[in-house]
Amino acid sequence: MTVHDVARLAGVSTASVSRVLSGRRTVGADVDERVRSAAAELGYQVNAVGRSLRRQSTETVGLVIADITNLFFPSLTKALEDAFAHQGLGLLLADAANDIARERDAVSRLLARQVDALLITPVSRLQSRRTIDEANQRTTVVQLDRRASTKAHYVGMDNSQAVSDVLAHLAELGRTSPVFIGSDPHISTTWERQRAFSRLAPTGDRVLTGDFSLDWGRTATIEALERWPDTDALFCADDLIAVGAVEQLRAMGHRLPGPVAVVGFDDTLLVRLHTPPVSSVRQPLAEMAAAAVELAVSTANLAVQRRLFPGTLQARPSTAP
Amino acid sequence: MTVHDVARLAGVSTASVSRVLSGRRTVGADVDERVRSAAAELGYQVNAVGRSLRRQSTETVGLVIADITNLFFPSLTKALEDAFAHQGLGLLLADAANDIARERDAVSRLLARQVDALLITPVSRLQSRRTIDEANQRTTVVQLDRRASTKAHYVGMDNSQAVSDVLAHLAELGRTSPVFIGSDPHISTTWERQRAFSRLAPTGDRVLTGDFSLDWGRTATIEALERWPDTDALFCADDLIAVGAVEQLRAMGHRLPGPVAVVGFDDTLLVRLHTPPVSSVRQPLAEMAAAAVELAVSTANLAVQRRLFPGTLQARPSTAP
DNA sequence: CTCTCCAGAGTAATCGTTTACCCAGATGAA
DNA sequence: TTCATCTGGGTAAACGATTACTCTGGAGAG
Repeated sequence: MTVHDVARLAGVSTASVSRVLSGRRTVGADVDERVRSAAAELGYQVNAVGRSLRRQSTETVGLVIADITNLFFPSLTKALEDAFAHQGLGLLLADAANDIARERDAVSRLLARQVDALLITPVSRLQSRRTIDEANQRTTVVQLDRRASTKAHYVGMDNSQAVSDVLAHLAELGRTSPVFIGSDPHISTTWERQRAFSRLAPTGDRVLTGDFSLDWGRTATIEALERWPDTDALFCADDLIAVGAVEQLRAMGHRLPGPVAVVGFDDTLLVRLHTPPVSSVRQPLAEMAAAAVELAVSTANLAVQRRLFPGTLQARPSTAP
Repeated sequence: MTVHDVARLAGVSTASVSRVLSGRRTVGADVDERVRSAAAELGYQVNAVGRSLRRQSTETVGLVIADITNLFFPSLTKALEDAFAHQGLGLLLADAANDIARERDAVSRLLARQVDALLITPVSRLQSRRTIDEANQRTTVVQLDRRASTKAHYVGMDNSQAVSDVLAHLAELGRTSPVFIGSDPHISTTWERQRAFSRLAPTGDRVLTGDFSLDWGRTATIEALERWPDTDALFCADDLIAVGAVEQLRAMGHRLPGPVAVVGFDDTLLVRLHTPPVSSVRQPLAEMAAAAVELAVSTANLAVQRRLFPGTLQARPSTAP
């Protein structure tokens, strides 16, 4: 079932069929009608592979997710899928499983498929740079949420502002001795939040870093309270750690809301459904996805863009007075 | 950068280049070497679009997820991505957002892209059938987790066995008056679980159905305890409802573990991290993904397969004595 | 009335790869 | 020696759609 079949049935040339069906040039009303009804009769649907080859564009973007089991990324993926599908663009998904080598591999496979743009949440702030820069010479690359290269576009949250907002919120509640519990500092977001914390918090040197796990949230909580007994807030780099912190506090007999507040990042289902609900900074995913679309479809010779969106703290009982 | 460039540099024909690089026919050691080094020198990578057109195969499968915000599906997606990437197959993702029309649309877009197979978790047990049957005439379709058509392959969990196991577990603990809290009965899994419950449970007629939400879990819990005061277990069709039920029980002053047990399905992060942790039936995702791969790459003239895998109850405090 | 311009339509080249087909030379059997 | 067979390699035709280029006839300008 090809343009030739439609052309034959409609009694016109394949050129006319293509013109009608892609709407890229006007044709006479008569031909238009004949082609449309022939196509409908045959149930013809354009073959995207043939079109891609000729047009040199696949209308598909690649998405390399650092770790799809991290609850935040499915939300991001959904926002992206929404936004891109809206533009008729398909999303080719790959998971890097937190591994530099797999990330490199995924990027290479997606490039071979001639994706029109590549979206990526880099696994490592430092080690992903090379992969990204190389890909960026072949197509438009947009870094999302996390960043590793200054040579490719970036769309993310203004972590500095978000950290500042959270600290202000804590201060309003009289909490002025927070401890930062980071996860893996190779992750650019964690790193940025930590740097902002160090710069802006009254207790900027109280920083612990570990990994992305509930257990680390627990361990770090114990350590924080031991080392700094006057701690009145645990400022966590992400929700999983925040939940671990809350659990640990409760295990240690603390009440929530109570003397020690807890706040996380990403506003995943985890903290919203937790008992007690945990405060968290929400990223404006829909706006970020829209920006990603815009950059992805932009022509290659656009100057490197850095689009930062404000995060909003969702205050919940875990930080209540 | 095409086969022609490589051919020119290596001083051979494009046919030889193709043969060396795709390894589909043996060539002389001399030509092999020359082609490989030319390709390496130019950093040549095969163009998958050209290859797909000629080979009439994209090495890509489409995945239509009913609702990507449902926490279970990212886990499933990850398992699939893993399994397919392992075979060199790409995953083109689409979200139906619980909407029949969007599902139909997504399927059609994926077919236009000539995916080699289509994986789908049907939105509705009844209304998705047509979409699936139509797609099934154009390519291999594999229904995953949920099912809507008997004419296409299906890979999922044996809900009947799982329900039976859970009831046995409850009975061992002396709980013989469970109530089933279902979500939307248009979802095939919910429906199957409910039917199995009705058939197997001593209180098989105690069934409530609502929708996929935390609030429904809460409301249903209230209703269940009012209508059947001797209820000693809430058998929930999925984790979100189970968490809602637990929350409601606690709000009503029940302890957990305590007189009323709660169990869910899918073993998502939600129940594992909940306080108290909630029992849930785990689906063997990796095995299911492997089966999906097998069916997806199978030739079209294979008889319709129905592969059921056993679920395993992860017993946690919510069902403890 | 002639010339220019334009719209509408068709022909055929093109995108990059694979592979059917062909040819030359070598090998082995009879 | 002769003939079938096999191996290694090239030429060119696909795959399906788009589009540069060409052609024709008619409208409008001078």
